[in-house]
Amino acid sequence: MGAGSDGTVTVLARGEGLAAWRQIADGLSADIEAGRLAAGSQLPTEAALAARFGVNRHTVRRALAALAERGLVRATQGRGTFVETPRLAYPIGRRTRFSEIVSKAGREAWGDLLGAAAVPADAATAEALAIAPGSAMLELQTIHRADDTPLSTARTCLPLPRFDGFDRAYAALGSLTRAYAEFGIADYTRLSTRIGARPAAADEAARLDLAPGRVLIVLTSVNVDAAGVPIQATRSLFAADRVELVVEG
Amino acid sequence: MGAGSDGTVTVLARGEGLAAWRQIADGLSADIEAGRLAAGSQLPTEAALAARFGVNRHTVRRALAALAERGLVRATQGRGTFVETPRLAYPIGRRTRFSEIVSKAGREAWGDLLGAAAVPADAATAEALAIAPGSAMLELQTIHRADDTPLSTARTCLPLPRFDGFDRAYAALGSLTRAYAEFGIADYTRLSTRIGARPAAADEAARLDLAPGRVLIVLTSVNVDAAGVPIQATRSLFAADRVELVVEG
DNA sequence: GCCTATTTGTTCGTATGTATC
DNA sequence: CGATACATACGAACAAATAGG
Repeated sequence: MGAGSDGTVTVLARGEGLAAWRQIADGLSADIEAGRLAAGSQLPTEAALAARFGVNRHTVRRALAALAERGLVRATQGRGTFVETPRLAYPIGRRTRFSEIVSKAGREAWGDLLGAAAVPADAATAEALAIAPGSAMLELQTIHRADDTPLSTARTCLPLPRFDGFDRAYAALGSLTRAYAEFGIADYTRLSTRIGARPAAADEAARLDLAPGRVLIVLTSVNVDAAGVPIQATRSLFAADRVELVVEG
Repeated sequence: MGAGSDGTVTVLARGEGLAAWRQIADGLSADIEAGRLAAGSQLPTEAALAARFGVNRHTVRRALAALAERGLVRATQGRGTFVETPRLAYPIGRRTRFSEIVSKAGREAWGDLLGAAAVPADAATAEALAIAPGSAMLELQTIHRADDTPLSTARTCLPLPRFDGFDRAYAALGSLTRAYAEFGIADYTRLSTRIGARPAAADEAARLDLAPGRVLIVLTSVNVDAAGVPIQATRSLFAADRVELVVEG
């Protein structure tokens, strides 16, 4: 659609059943996907875009709203509208390691422990972990970032006599894989995975630095050790704007 | 936890470190999972629950918020709070057949053809199908229901000289598997799968009989025939309120 | 169309117990 | 020990959406 910062007016097809805002959105979206508008860069102001396309600023706003809904751009009052970084491809399968995935994408990974507590197991988690309902388990709240951008937050439950002190190991090492190594578990695999999606609650949005109501991908999974014994039940919440799951064949 | 519509007060354990709202949430959640509160049925009003448990309405609201966050109930202002129907578990893996999945869940499956057209392949789809960009492909718009409730809508692209007339076969048979059989393809497998999520646009919401802005799971996949040749590239949009994807091990 | 009753959603204020510094 | 912060719980009132007449 061209850079068009030289005062030229990009002509739209008017009166042919294609709404102006949709043409503008499609054009900008193509610019983003083709890399003509770089990730992280600032879009021209709404006023500038309105001038370029010869439309009212309201029409530009409608187009930008459509892009924001698709997660392509993010607008901040007083600052401007910026191109979102492309979604990180997050492979899920029998062997998934957050730290490996992110570093392979050339970003730095870190998991922060938000909180940990010993709690009685609810029915669903108890069944997943193959323990008696009500028996003790360790519940961890974590958040996972790539280059300081939060990608996901998770609630992880581990059976308790076995993993007493796991929270301290995790807090120090910042990675499940490394914390498991401290407990003598060199390898573990994913037993089951379920995927859903829903809007973020206010507190979840705050944790992930998202606008409230933005979409979360909910990934519920159970991991087992080499002997097939369940060692963790996790519910991860991914910011759908920043992550795309890839199922390994 | 008992039906308790007879004016009796269900006693909670107070002052023992277990928050009242959590006890209420756990009790209702158990009632739902045990079927004592049927899917689709209306919960007692907040005021009634507050009376039953002998707590303030705020405490009940806190418990209901926890259930809503887990997707167990949905509250609508002015109507009431209702038990959500469980989401259909939709397995994805190398061999996924919509018709088989739904009938196994005891529901009747049907796919309707909304439209079909021969179009030149865009760059992304051409790469997925391993054909030259711009060469002809058949684009199908379909919608998939279980017991008349729309679960997903899909855009499926097939390479064209090979699958000329596929749209008529699909319209008559209502199933990809059966239509492929007409073209001599007895077996096919999934090559790649990517999963994202975003709010539904107005037209997508209308097709799926959803409120606009409700969440969609976007599943992009490529299927290959027994020889490993790509035979279809599909982008499916699932109503996240009605479906949960299950990754097969 | 209007009106009313019902029900959830939101926002004040107040008080109490429980950690933590 | 006090001071502080936080979660929990209660009370009252009003706003907003829905359903039925």
